[in-house]
Amino acid sequence: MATLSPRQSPWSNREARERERESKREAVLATAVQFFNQKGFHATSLDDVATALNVTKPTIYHYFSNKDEILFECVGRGLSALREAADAAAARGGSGMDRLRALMREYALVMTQDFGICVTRTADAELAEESRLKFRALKREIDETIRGVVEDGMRDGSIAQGDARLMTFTLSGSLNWVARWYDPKGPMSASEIADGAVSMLVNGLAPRGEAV
Amino acid sequence: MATLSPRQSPWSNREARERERESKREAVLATAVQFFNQKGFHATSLDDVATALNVTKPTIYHYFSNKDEILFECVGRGLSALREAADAAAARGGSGMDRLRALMREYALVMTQDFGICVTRTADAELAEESRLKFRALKREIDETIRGVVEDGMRDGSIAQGDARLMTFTLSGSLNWVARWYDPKGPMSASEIADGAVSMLVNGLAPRGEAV
DNA sequence: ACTGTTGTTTACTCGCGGGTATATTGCTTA
DNA sequence: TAAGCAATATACCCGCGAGTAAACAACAGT
Repeated sequence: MATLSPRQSPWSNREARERERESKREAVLATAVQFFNQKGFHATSLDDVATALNVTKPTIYHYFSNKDEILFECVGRGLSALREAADAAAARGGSGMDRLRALMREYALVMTQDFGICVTRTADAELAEESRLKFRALKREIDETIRGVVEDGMRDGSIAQGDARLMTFTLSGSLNWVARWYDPKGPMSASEIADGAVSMLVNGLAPRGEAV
Repeated sequence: MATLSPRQSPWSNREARERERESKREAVLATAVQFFNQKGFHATSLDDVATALNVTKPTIYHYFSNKDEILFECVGRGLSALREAADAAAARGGSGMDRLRALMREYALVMTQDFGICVTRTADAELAEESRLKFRALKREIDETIRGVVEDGMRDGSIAQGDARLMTFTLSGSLNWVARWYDPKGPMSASEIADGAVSMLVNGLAPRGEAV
């Protein structure tokens, strides 16, 4: 029989503190990823990030053990978003092409967001050995999911025959590249870009109706 | 009347020295670009480059005034190659689509070479202010050439109607991405990759013969 | 042979930035 | 009210790497 907590609260103070800690951690990541995307990882100092958050560097080290961990959590969040997009699309119904379309659209949308952009901007040489291996493995998994959908589409006839590996690289190149040129203040919304890129990749540059 | 040079040579020693100097400069760039592509610009020290060339750092400073200049000359060489590919294709005969096909193929091939790879791998934040502006301007010029060909093709009916800007970004994304995954020891030759990527971009993922 | 120039070295400076040791404040819990 | 922990700060350390000063070697031209 525990003594009653002084404050009437559905959560203990301990849980509240943990949530607080978690939200501060997120704030560090959110700030850091913007610096990384804008100035690059190496050109960003933790003093930059700390200053932007109105704290000092040791505070950041209270939440993260080193700079590499911060970068890895940033790309990790981006990869999770991509992974969810890929898995959700792969698992839904419809032809291979239907699923690939959905996948590409969601993928492109992630590429307009900070953590998604970070995935593409981060060269794996920037990560420490251990993180680098994980990073590569996660990217490969996503690629394999995409390739699987492409292969399904080739089997059911909804996608043109060809080298699935090359096709996957080619389409993911277009989508990843969105992270390099998308500008929230530009003329196209993220959604327009996603739809436009998907339709170009699906239909090709050649006008439909002509054999090529 | 100049006294005769001691050695019978079609070139003066002076010219020979200048050629020598030029070839050493190239050797520095060739070595540096490989480090940059493999480890990233910031992670590469000039000591790395010097050691690989069996010289010491000050020797490099005898040929270049700083690290930024080296990077800029590397991307400059890549951009020149891309520019030549784009200009040659834009100037030749044939429909917009014919020219775009040729352009994309050459562009992809450059992306399998060290200096081309460096263009894609280099985030412009890594360059110093002045070089960065030139870098951006050069990239934009190439983009505009490509977009011009795309627009020609839309006008003459050989390329499907659409947003030329978005199309250009989408196709150049695929081609730039080659620099990220191409492996000389991989299963496909540069030429096969170029042809394959072009044909996928031209024909689209959807099988031809079906309206979409 | 003498002088200047080119190429290269050894040995250095110096600042930046990742990371830490330690103190301080304040809240929590007994 | 004492003990302990969480959160933050101040004040450091230290290594790495860009860039330099100065000497030296080799050679060219006179």
